Amino acid sequence: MRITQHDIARKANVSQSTVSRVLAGDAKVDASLRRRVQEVLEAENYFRNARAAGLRKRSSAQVGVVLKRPARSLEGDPFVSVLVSCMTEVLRPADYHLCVEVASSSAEQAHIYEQLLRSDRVDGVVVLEPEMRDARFAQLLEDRFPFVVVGDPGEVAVPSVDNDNVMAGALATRHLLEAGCARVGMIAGPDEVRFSEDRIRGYVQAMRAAGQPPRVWHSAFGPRAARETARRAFDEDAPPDALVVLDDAMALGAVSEAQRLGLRVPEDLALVGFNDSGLCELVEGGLSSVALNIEDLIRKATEELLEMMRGRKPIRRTRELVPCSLVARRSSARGGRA
Amino acid sequence: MRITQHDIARKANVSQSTVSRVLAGDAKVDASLRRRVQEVLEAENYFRNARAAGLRKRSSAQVGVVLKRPARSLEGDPFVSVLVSCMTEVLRPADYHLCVEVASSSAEQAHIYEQLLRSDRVDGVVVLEPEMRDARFAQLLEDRFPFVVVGDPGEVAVPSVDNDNVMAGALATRHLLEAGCARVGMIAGPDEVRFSEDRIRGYVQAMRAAGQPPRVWHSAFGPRAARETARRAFDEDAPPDALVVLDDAMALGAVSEAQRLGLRVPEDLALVGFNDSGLCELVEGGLSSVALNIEDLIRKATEELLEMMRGRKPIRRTRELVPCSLVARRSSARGGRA
DNA sequence: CTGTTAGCGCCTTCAA
DNA sequence: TTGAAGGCGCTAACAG
Repeated sequence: MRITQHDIARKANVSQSTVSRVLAGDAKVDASLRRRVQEVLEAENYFRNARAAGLRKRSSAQVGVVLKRPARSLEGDPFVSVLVSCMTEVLRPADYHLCVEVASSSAEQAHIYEQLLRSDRVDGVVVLEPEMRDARFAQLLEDRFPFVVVGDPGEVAVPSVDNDNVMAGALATRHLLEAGCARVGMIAGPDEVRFSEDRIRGYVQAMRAAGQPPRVWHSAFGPRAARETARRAFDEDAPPDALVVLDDAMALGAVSEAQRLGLRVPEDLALVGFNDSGLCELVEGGLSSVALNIEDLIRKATEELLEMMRGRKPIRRTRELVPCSLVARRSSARGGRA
Repeated sequence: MRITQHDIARKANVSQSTVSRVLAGDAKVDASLRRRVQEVLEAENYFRNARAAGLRKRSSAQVGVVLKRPARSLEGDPFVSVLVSCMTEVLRPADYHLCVEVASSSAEQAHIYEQLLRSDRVDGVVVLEPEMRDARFAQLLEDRFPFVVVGDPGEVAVPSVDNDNVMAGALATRHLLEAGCARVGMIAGPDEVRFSEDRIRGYVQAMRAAGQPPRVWHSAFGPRAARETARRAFDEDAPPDALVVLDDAMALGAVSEAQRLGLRVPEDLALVGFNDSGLCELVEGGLSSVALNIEDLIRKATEELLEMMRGRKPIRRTRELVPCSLVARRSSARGGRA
């Protein structure tokens, strides 16, 4: 049995409500009483029971986040680590805690959301990987439940924070053009994948602005698929001398294929990836990459959620784009305009 | 304001405790009453308030896990994703939830543990990255708080689940020996790192058993450091024709150095890494790797914790080793005994 | 079998 | 300023 305010009250010879007041920092408690109580609190190493306090205050001091894990692909996703770190980093000073759930299907996801909200286990949620006509939004809005979307929620009027993927695509492309590359191509992801499409838009914009014809190859995710795609690209009549590649892992696939063909990086092929992940180290001299500043994104989203939970901010359409930045390494060091 | 059992009771024209009984599946509720209540529950989409139930039952139906994030190294750690997935996978069917905390220093970590336990926010914890004389154990044991250590807790008598790193080292080594490699070396981690030392022991055992002299190079973590170390190894008089490398990322560093020197993999240099991570795909034909079956490990640990929380198992010394397995790919395909 | 009652530990009026 | 009392929503013992 844990120690309660009642126990403290007895030992300090005051009423339990006085103990509660001292803990709350109530200014109108007599100094001597306060000291007595605080000494006992210290001595007994008292911590307030979170559940009881929450029951009374009608709040859990917890926020939730629901990950989606397609089927059984447990392959360590580095994003989760960043998500958890950044969220707790913001939540902790505000005395909030993080409850993480994992859904393996859409049906389960829906149930988890419902349970999370209606059982009052959390005071707010961060919604990941929004889908086009996302059933979660209606439910959350109807319940007036505080939430923030990370990603692109589409047309619905909800609070969201996102990368600027268009800018990211343009940034990578301009960088290669400025390095003097003559035929900058892009290896993108599968069709209809939102962030891929956005980066393509940025790429195309930048190419058009430079008066160059864009050239995009679609590829499945992963380094292996990207290697195959790169092979197709190098097989063409006028193969690219630079590639913007959808992410770092895929860029490594392209590098590996280039090496197989005896192409030198960056002399024969310059590359820029996305995410600025640890993978960039795997290329000798480093892989240039667009840092999406996911950390900032998560922190922003969490801060906004906090504001909403505190009732200082209404739950309404809001769209913040976190700027990205280019980390130049050897893979794109072609040295000035050709 | 959320809907309560009281509301349900009124609408079904029964007492609130009957509602509670129906929810608890109490067999001795009359069938007609039960149906009436269940209809209302359904209609109102009732979910039990987790806090209130917990307060009464003296349990939170939550377990905690505290990650340690040294300073500001947010670099996405893929382990976190696996940890969270596997824990929730086991917890969910048991109706438990996961509360994740992140500590950036030892002091903060201690405080988080104390708060987590004493504020009764969770019913049990999974303890990661145990240290040699870990202050957490004493505290947890004294409070009779359910916990399981993932990793090697050393001499203290606590429940733990761990990889079999010795076996892992031996497995990798034997595999290379059986492939006909003549001089199998090992690139290990920094001194005194427990799992590295254990894998070295396995390596040495296997080499001795084969009548071969072991040769170990110590290296800092990361592919870059491993590349330097590999260079030193290749510089020796009788360079290794095969390497057991502490992890996949470091193995990639070695591969990259080998390629630079014109060595073919696996003909001139065979390799085996550890973790069977996604990085293995980055080597053409694949990097052979020892799968540590972290998923099993986490699931085992979580299951044991559940048992302890349910009071079906005491909190005492327990040490379970999860077996590992070798995933052979092209990087070690030397084709039978030479 | 069902309803009434008594808390779980805390916060917060309301009187004193 | 302090203490007594009520109630957050729920479970469980006790009557009936």
